[in-house]
Amino acid sequence: MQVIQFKFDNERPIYLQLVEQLRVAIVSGAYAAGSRLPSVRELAVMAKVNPNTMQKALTELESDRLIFTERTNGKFVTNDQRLLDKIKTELASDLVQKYTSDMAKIGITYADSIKYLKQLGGQ
Amino acid sequence: MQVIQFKFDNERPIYLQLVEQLRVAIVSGAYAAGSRLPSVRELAVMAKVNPNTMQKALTELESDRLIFTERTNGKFVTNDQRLLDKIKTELASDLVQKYTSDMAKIGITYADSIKYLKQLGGQ
Amino acid sequence: MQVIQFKFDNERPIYLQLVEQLRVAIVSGAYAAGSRLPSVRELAVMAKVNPNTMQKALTELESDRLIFTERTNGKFVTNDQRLLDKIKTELASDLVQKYTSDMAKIGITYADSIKYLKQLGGQ
Amino acid sequence: MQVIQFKFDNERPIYLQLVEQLRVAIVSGAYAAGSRLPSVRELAVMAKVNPNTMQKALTELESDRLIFTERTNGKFVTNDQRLLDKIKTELASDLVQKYTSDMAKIGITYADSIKYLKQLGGQ
DNA sequence: GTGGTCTAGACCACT
DNA sequence: GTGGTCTAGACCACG
Repeated sequence: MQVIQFKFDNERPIYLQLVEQLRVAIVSGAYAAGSRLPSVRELAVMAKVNPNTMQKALTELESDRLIFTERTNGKFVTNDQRLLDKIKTELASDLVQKYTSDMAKIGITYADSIKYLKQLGGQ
Repeated sequence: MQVIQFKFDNERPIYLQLVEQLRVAIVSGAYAAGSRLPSVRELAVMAKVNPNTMQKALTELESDRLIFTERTNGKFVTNDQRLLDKIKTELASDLVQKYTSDMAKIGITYADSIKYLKQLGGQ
Repeated sequence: MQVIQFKFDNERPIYLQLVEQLRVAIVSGAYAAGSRLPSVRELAVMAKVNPNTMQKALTELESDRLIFTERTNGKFVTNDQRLLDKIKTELASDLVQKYTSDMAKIGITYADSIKYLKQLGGQ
Repeated sequence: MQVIQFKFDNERPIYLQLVEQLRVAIVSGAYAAGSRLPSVRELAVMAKVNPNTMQKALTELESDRLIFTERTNGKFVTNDQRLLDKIKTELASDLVQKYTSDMAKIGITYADSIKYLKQLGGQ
């Protein structure tokens, strides 16, 4: 069973942070396409949250079709690779936005933010 | 007087978060090189923190030479453009680290993180 | 032997629900006019109810003349086609009432409920 | 405050039945477009369910955009008349399906189900 | 064992 | 007062 380290801040609802972190785990392949997730109760223990809170997060992911449920059997990561790629691109887009936005805040243009990435990232 | 929006989370000491946000304000030019900062009390009001907390943050910035104090006259942003550039580069480096690290978490390589930046940032 | 799927809710007496579902089976021709019904015990097994409960339902149908008993031989569906048609019309009337009533609940007039039936039913 | 009579069976989750009945109330205009709904707590009292259960139902309706929330002010029916019409047509379609399906069960064709509606509905 | 539902009760931020 | 979140604990169906 793939164990994940969950971390939370007190700013936003825990269940939303669970959604985000689970989404990353799925998109990154830590929970592979088609594989069975740990049970709701196990995930709740890992994250040190109430099972209901974890359930709420998983319901969100299911409404996005990222996971699906087999009754009495467990929850599984989708097999829809196109969906996984789509979500991955969305997450990447969010990170790019955050990066360019934060760079802009310290007065670095988009063009320069590319230069910095090429220079500093090579360390 | 240049007004800044301060925001905090409850995870880390407030004064450290003040240091970070003031550093960004200085490096970005919101508080220009050589200009006079608002008074400690004014800054404390802006940030809705105790003046002592703001004082501690400013002391921290002063020990980095980012600001200096003129007795009875106030605190000023450094005129040392090389220092400002150095700090700016450090901050940029942190953001690059964060960006590549987050991209890696969702399974995107350094090389691809450059491609994404070029593609998505151009939107 | 014609097998029927019985389904119950816990709101109303089981025997009444049996009556309804058997009446439908007869009127629809699933149990044809003049044909022999499965034995009470067989019907009870199908419906997963106590034979006494099934017996009570059949007595009800018999008082409506929809079925009749041949001593030692079993129970048979009536041959009275006019009666079958009458019951069928009654059931149809109930369904019409339910349909128009439900449509009214969502704010659709009788006239419009006809239009909807013509439009949507043609799908 | 518009009071609604809620009724439940034990077959399906209460929150889903709440969703259905609230949807009908909205589409029918019992809760008019743009109007404020009773508070979650009031609705919970009306339906004799736990506030959390009502909250869950309302969350479903909100994800369908049928209602929206104004923080600290309450929940409101959407103003999107096109959406309301769309949902209304969906509900009508379901009722048509149910009607024709039930009529078919008692051996009445689609064409005859129209005749019955015209004859019997005129009562 | 699995997921799903429901209740009771608490606490929060916001106005 | 409003909606929203979270926990604890219980019970259910399913296999």
